[in-house]
Amino acid sequence: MSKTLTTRKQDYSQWYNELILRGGLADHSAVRGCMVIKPYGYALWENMRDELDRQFKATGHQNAYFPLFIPKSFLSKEAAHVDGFAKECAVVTHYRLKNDPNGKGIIVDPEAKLEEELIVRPTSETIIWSTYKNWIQSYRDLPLLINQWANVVRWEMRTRLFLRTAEFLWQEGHTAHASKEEAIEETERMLDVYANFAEEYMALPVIRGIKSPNERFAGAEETYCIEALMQDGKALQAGTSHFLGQNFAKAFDVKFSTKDNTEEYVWATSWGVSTRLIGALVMAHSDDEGLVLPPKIAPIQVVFVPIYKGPDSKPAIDAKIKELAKQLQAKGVRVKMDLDDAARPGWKFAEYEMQGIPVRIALGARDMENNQVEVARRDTKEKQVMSMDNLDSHIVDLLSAIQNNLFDRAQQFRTAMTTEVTTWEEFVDVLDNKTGFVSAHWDGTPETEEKIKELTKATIRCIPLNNKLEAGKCILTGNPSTQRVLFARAY
RNA sequence: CGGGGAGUAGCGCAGGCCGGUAGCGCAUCUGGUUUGGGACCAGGGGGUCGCAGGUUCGAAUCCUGUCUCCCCGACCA
Repeated sequence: MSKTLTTRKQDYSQWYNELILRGGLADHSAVRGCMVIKPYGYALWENMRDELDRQFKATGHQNAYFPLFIPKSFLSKEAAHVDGFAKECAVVTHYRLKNDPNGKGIIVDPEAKLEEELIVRPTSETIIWSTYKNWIQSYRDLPLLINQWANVVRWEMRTRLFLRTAEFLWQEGHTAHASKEEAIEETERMLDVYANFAEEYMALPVIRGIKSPNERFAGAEETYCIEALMQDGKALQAGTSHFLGQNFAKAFDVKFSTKDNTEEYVWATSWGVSTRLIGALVMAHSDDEGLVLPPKIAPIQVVFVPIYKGPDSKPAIDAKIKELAKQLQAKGVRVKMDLDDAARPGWKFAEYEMQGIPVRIALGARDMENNQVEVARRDTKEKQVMSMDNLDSHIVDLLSAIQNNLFDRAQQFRTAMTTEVTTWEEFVDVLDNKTGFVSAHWDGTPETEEKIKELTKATIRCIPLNNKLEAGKCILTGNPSTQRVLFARAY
């Protein structure tokens, strides 16, 4: 194996793939399009999951669990929904295997055919709303605020680790409300939770916006999203929150009695983020030496690397490292000590850089004499010598500085990579050469968006929330427009 | 699903056209010397050549099928 990664400049896709594998986040599996999330990658996901879960509960949601399988008939109850997902569903048709009568292993027992085929959930709106029908009778049962952590399956043609896999982990919130206003408020609230999580914990600046009709979730009235920009100038949808109107309530006949005893359909939302966030994280911050993880969600925040000199130096150095590590752990810092004397320091340095551990602390005989350590930060690769006195609080401050720096760096990049254009020539030129977000006027029709996509492969990523209204002419048709929207090529 | 490339030791690859004892580097194991940016010396272990068929006295090599990965398109979070 080569010592270095393919660089971003050489081949961005390959860089990404190598990084996931060599950073120890995931492996390919024996099943096409599916991945094995390795312990280090899963620890990262757990940190993200735990914080999101905390925020969901803080906003009044409860966790529940609904089945993996959905009766085929449920999926077709909402017309737009089935249209959106039909092409990528895994279907269970039988429930038993048997020995091949010809003696060649095992076969599906043709006599064990299901009466009604089951769909492996690509998302759970239908199974959940068929259940909500039984849970909701009165306005007193509302709002109903449920989330589930689950796996889903979408049979994608082309897959990439974390960014698009056939099976992925996610959470899906499904809420029911008495009024349209309340449902929209919920949709926006959860978008805010996502945006704050992305920015504060993942150090990933995001644009909050709404999707154009073309990009809307199948079955939604309105799809809100957070959009992030990757280092190669492509956009990535990092989370979505949908106002579902009364579409699913009508499809599954979920009505409630109001205070004045009238009967009305329930208003719905759904919202989700997935393990795709890990892909976003990797592509937003990492460099040609490996992963760069934001301290707040990094599985390991600080790694100690001893530098032994002579056979007798180990006990004293190890003892000092354990002492310093204990102080850090007391402040809530996640610490690893690599006291293996078989591997050399240089090898460890490179390895922990590959894994994106935010801070590395090296400690050798020289440091012991001077009561100091060498502290290296992953984000800037700067090294500084620090006193062992009060090291814990200095490291806590440093972790916070790294977190902020990652966010600022990503935000500056995004600002620099967001371009306003007025002519079609500029539009195409920016997409081809500069890349990034392109802010341009659009006449608001799905036909124009479709045409632009055909011509340039760029899509409308979103119409930013609180967008400035400004009269202009559509980039393609020249028709009048009231506001700019964000275009980009996207993952 | 279409077009292109690939699958040989844990990893990276050579061999294949022209069938005849399966190789190299890294990693690993043992012993020793080492340790401030991917250590060195010596010795050792590890493979049904992706899988399944076929041709042949004999297949990593030729033929057919199949699975997986990568790149490019169509689809998508």
